Amino acid sequence: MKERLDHKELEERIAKFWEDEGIYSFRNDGPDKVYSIDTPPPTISGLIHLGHAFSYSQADFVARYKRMRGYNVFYPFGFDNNGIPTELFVEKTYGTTAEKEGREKFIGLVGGETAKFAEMYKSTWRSIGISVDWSLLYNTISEEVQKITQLSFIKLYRMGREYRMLLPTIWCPKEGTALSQMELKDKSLKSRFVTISFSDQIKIATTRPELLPACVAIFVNPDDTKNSVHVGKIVKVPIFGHEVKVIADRRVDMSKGTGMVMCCTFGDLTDIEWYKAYGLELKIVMDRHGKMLPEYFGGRKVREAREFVIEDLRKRGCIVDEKEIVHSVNVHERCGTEIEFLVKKQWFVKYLDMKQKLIELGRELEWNPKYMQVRYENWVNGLQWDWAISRQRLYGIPFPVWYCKKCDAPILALESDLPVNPMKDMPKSKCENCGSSEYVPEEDIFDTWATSSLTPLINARWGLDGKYMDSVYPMSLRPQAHDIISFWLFTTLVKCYLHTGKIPWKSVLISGHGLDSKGMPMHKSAGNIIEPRVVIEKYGADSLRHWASLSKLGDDASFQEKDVTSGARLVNKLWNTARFISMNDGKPEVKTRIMDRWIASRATAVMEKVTEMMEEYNYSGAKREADAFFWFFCDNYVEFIKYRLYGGDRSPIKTLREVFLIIIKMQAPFMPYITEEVYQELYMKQEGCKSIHISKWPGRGDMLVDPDALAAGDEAQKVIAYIRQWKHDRKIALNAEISEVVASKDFGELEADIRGAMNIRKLSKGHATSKVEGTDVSIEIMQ
RNA sequence: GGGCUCGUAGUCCAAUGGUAAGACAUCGCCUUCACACGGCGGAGACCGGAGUUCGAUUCUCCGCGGGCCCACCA
Repeated sequence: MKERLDHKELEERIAKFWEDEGIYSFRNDGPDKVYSIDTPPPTISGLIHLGHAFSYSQADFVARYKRMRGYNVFYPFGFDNNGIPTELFVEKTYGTTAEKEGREKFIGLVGGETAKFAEMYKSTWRSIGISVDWSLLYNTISEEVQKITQLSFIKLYRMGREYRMLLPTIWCPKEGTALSQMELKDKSLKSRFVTISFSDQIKIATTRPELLPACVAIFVNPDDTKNSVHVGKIVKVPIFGHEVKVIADRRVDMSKGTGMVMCCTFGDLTDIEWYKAYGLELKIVMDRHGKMLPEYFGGRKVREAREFVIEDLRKRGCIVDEKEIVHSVNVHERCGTEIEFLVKKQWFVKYLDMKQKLIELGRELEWNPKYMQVRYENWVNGLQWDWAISRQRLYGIPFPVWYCKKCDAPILALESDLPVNPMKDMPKSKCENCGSSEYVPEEDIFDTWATSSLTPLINARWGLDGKYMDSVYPMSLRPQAHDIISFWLFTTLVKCYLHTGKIPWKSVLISGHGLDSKGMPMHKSAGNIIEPRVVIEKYGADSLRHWASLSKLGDDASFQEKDVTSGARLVNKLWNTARFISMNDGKPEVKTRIMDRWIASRATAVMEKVTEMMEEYNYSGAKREADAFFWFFCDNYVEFIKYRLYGGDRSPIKTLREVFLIIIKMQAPFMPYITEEVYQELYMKQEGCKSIHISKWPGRGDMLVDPDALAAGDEAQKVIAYIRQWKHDRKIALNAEISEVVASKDFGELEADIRGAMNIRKLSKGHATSKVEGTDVSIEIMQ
């Protein structure tokens, strides 16, 4: 074995071996002993950072452990290239927009970009040593996934779980496109705050006087003694003359303006809240490009209409106050345009009536860590609206639906035709409602969560050939981070339950985030991204995984280079121990001594503890135990038996090899490369297994438990530690010879071990006064 | 504002109803034939307050500070 380990060479060679040998291949031969994992598909947005390495490693610890426990592990991988981050990323890369390119062409661009990045992502995940079966790869914009998403829509509709309702959406009037909240930013803008007199007593301050024609109500705070007297009154809107009611609501800030506010459909998000809460009238005054409709202010643009209406109001004597203010408004981050709201019919999944059931389903899941369940329940309890699944965007999966031109009834695509694009394809049937064959296509696309919420079914190939449905669904595990319990976890539970009547997984594993060294999330904009590749090149993948293994499940962890360094040291130590064993190889003798049975018994105890922790998904506890035992083994047992080996006694070899095998098996889920290398060097032939990762996890009965040896060995170890300290206090080299030690007891067989370990010429029983702490033994040392 | 969570040596963190393990850094000793990417040893810590208890770092409450999610921000 080489003196120095070259982790780059090692990782390339071993990763290739795993792939060539299909070590992580899933065998689709029935549900027996299957462990299936609903891997999170990373978003394709051009970024891979240590946060990914952190959470994916944690799921991989579980996958590798289960594989060694004899499970047929179903561990797929997916790419999420269906969402807005991908869209924005591709738009930026090509300097274009989905609007400009059109849906078909843009999906083509995404496809090319995904293929490019998929290779990069794949190579990163491979080098981290994530043991997925790459033949189970999916991506969320693929034809197959489009088909599944559309099928889900059609089935839910037929179940009566979906409906359409008018809802405002955030809109960029400049680009004429719907926006997500992700695309908004705050901007401080100067604005004119004008106070308009509706009547003698009703004065309202607003920055949006042009929305006067869309005014549908006036709000005051019920605690506002001055203004609340007007509650219930009917007021005429200036210029337009329509009548609106004064309503009390706590969302009104009494200190702003006059304490009275007009609600228009729609000027801001509060207007939407009120509109929904009080079932107000809908008055649309603006088109999709931010122009007033022709009947209002002659179809002027918003800003011009504002000037126009202020002038008009002034002439009528309705302006009672006017001042410049600076306030924060939402703008489109790409072009800086102030957003508007556009009202459109949207699709909803109805689930508010299922709250109680959803709580119960959540309780059927095994939550790790347990407290994460509370977050889920709080979310479900706080739900106020059904789930809006349509988005007015171009890029994404289209709805498989057209509408009857005459009666607006939906015309669904045939399941056998999926996936369809209603903008290109034509419906096969006439309107079920009125028999008309004229139709208009749905232009909206699905919200990304409408697709992500199907990953267990996508993995099982539901709606396709369904070939994994029996063997992998419900899945054993959903690993994911805590920030999307309310999105991914919740929506998956909803949809999969509706489709299958079962919860989609047995357990969930909620990980934290890998943060930078200061505890900040890694973001491109923060400039604190560290790529896994960089760390792997410097320290190796095992070392990076070591860092990920140290933090408790669910906890965020800041990236500490020292933890990676200590991982590298551990790898080095494992390698050198293996070298030591290979140097002292040869035919082992069957006979053992107390010291051997001592370390073997200790190893068994540690093994049992580690196994128990792994079963509870407490990988960090398991890793700490395994690490601690390995260092203990090196510093004590290996040091204690050297005198025997050097003296030509081969009796420790058997134990040395057996215990070290346990050690590398406990480390295998965490440090797959070094353990594989050592296994192949030392144990492959003996065990008749080509990879440690499919070898058997040691169990009760494989190893010795000898309580007498355990007690005697512990005592000897403490005596040796005492003598070490004694030598140390006198600044004597640890291997320096001691002429005599007198002890209060006869160590029997262990006498030779103590003498050997500490280089003592004579060890005898006699009167001694220095007590060795933690034992009943007293000793006297004579230099 | 609400929910959850965290707050331990210079730094990062572990466990625990009876004052606390480890890693990095630091200091001292040891160049012993697997490993100086090593060994041995030293110094160094439980956010503040109240309560429960014989006893709290550990349990409860309050406060302060950090994180995540939600709500709010005419």
